Amino acid sequence: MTDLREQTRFEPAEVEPRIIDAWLQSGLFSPEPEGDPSENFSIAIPPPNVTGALHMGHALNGSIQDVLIRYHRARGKRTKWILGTDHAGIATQKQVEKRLAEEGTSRDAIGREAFEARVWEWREQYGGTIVDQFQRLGASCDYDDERFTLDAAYHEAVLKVFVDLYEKGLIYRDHYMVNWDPGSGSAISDLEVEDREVVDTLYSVAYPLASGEGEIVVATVRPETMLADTAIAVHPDDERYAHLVGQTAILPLVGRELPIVADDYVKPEFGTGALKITPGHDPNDFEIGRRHGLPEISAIGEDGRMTAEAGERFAGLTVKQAQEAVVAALQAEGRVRATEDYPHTVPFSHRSGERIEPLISLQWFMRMDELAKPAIDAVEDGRVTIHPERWARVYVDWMEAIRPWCVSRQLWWGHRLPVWYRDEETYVGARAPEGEGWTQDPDVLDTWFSSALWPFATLGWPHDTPALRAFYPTNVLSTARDILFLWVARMIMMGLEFAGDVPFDDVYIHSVIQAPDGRRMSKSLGTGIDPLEEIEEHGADGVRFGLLAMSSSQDVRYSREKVAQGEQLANKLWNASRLILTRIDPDATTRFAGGAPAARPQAIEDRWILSRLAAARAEVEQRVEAYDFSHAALALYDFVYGELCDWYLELVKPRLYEAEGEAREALDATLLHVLTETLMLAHPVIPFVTEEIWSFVPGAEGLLAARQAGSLAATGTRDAEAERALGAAIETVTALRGWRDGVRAPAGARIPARIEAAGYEHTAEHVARLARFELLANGAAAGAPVASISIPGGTVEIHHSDAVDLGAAERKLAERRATLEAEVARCEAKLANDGFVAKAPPPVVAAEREKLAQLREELSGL
RNA sequence: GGGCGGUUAGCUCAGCUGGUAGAGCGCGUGCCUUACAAGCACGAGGUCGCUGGUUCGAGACCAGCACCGCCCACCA
Repeated sequence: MTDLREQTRFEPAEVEPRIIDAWLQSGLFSPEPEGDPSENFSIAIPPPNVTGALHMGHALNGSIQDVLIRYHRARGKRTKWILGTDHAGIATQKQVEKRLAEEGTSRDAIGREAFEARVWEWREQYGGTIVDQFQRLGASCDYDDERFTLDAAYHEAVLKVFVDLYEKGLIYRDHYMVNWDPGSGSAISDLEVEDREVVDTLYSVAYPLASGEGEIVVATVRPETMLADTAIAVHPDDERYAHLVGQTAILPLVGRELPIVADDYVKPEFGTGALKITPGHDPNDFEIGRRHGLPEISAIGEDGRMTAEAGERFAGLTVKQAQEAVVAALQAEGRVRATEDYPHTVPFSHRSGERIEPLISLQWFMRMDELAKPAIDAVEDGRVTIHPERWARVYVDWMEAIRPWCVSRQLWWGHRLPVWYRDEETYVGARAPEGEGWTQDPDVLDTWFSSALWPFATLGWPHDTPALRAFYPTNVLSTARDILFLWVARMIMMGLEFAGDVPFDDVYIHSVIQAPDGRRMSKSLGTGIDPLEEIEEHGADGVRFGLLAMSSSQDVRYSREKVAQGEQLANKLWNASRLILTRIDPDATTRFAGGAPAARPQAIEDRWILSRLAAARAEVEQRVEAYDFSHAALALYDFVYGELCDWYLELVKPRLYEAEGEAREALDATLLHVLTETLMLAHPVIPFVTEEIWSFVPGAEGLLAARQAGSLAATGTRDAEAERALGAAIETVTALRGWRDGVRAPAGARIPARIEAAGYEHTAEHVARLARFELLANGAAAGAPVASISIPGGTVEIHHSDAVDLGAAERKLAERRATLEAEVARCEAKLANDGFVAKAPPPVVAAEREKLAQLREELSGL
């Protein structure tokens, strides 16, 4: 106990590592795969990139998921928080390539096999970083059963899905327009492209007509792509060009004849109303080209250089060089009619940050429409519930317009396509085909392809494992909205298609935490705040509480104040516990086996705190279940600060210091009961300080994290009478303190007073002590009171004392009178309004009348 | 171009189905009261973005406007 007496401040840095060890060694986080989802509770963590380090988003999401896990664990569920990391194709490959570059070599130089070995090596060395960081947060993941999206078993699942989808005809290979990312040297999906504003030059270029009579002027920001033009398009209703449709123009520099076609896509009002068509390098032109059966020419290669098709003059040049050369050549021929700065948005790679080069490439695609249908139904019929609800609409809208997904990536790190070629043959299967001469497709799958299987591939699918039976479907998927399409939607589609059920019942979309100045938190902007540094400074409990308290249904700015608030809460609870634990009778404590004796309320305040505890518990439970973590955390704070510490502990202090015998035992039992229940209530949010306090609770056995909460009924129900009596006492104390302060009474002075009100039988002594008044005995005459203070149920009469500055008291009285008169006037005006009396609901009118009566009574009392 | 959020105290945010506003931090004043001075008590501080409308009554409902942010989208 000496520790407790001296440790006036909770020390997270000293406590947290010990607690983490105790939790990990308990095996509490690693449930046996038993039972079924109805009796279990599971969450699959959004697998962080192996290359990752804990950022604020992880910290928030980790806190949220851990609250859910600990909450349900305490309610008797077998809980599993499925942990693992994502192999993150591009990100990881880049990390290792960077290292190779530092060593003066490259992946091409060492070859594919050696490169893959290097990545695995890298992963061995650094891949555990983020997992360790989740432990620092206190996240109760199943660390003994960690997954990696490239594990052999996981790979099996990926191959099976690919092959099945191929056999169902949903996966196919095609020459199609893709987003080529020159930065990673790979195609990427539509979802990995982001639009950015740039200022390009818009060139107006004149193409002569083949007839030799006149020309047609087109506008373009990418003159170099003209080398691959195969047509010119105008709007069918555009009278200026109607006579030209069907004719041909001559492509400058190249000499190719371009048919002039009519297509609705063309906006007559834009530029000249004539559009050059480059099916090989523009997604729109590609569509138009296919509509009109135009040839597709690739003038830009996957290496970012002009191909032979661009013509001898330009082949081999980079795109930028080619643009300059083409413009120069056009100018030399006098073809450029105009140039202007043209701001517009163009696609960039989300991964590499480089400008996307749209080009036609031979890739593997996945048709999504068939899979989307049941996934839309699942959300619309409520098998999957998205919170907040508005995201369901966003999800459905996107799913209804879903397009094929380019799943092949020209990388080395990832799940290599289970596809083999021999001459004109293609073989798709989990194992290499029999026979000689087959070569495997060098591409790997989009990382999100494997992530889409996460909730069931981690549990052993495609095998029928106990883990799968116990924990699938998972209960909740918590994530930020940025991967709603990229990941969440695809998990629902894959889960329904392959695991036979939705992957989770609820999706919770949490806030994005912005920098305190409202900008995005990002490393490159220097706006990031490192959660680990915050944990070091404020403790994991403080950070968890702060993140939960600041979270919301919308984006929020990072609030250091909320973290500080959490830190204070942990400290407050620590000190309140010290008060209790150092004051209870040490001899009696041996009787508290199990650490949570039933409450034995004796005084009204005992009944009150039990009632308030029940209320707080109901509030927190309801908030957690509604994914309203902010209000859950703040309700907890309000209970601990505003009720337990500010009032209850102050109210019991006299007994705490003095009670003996039977009264002592009853009080100690009640205190330990309240403390234990409070620790249980707070534990999901601030697990470290509560676990640490628990270790000092006499009779406490095992870990708090392993303890199950009693039912609400057993914990107690509301006690209306106690709440009324104490509520009135609290109001009275507050009113009296305010009055004292107003008359500048010295803090230590005890002022004589008499309570002239009903309902204070059990609280009068408390009121007097907490407000520092001396209660006059009934009938003891003390002359006329110097002041009268309105309290619930009556008044308090203040009698003369040297401590009271009568002048100040008089001013205070005048102020109060003025306030009352104003309020009476307001009330009277309202009640004089016929409309109000006639149309407002009767209870509202009655309440107003009651209020007026009270105000008048108080006023007359003054 | 379409859609979704937001605009409330100096700062960051709460305010459910409409009955004249709350928290934390900050600020002011007073207290070393035997759990906590990184504490306690008390207090000051908002015409709830603007304009209309509905209503007896609007921060809350409706319409329009103005900013700020995000998502989706094929205008060269």
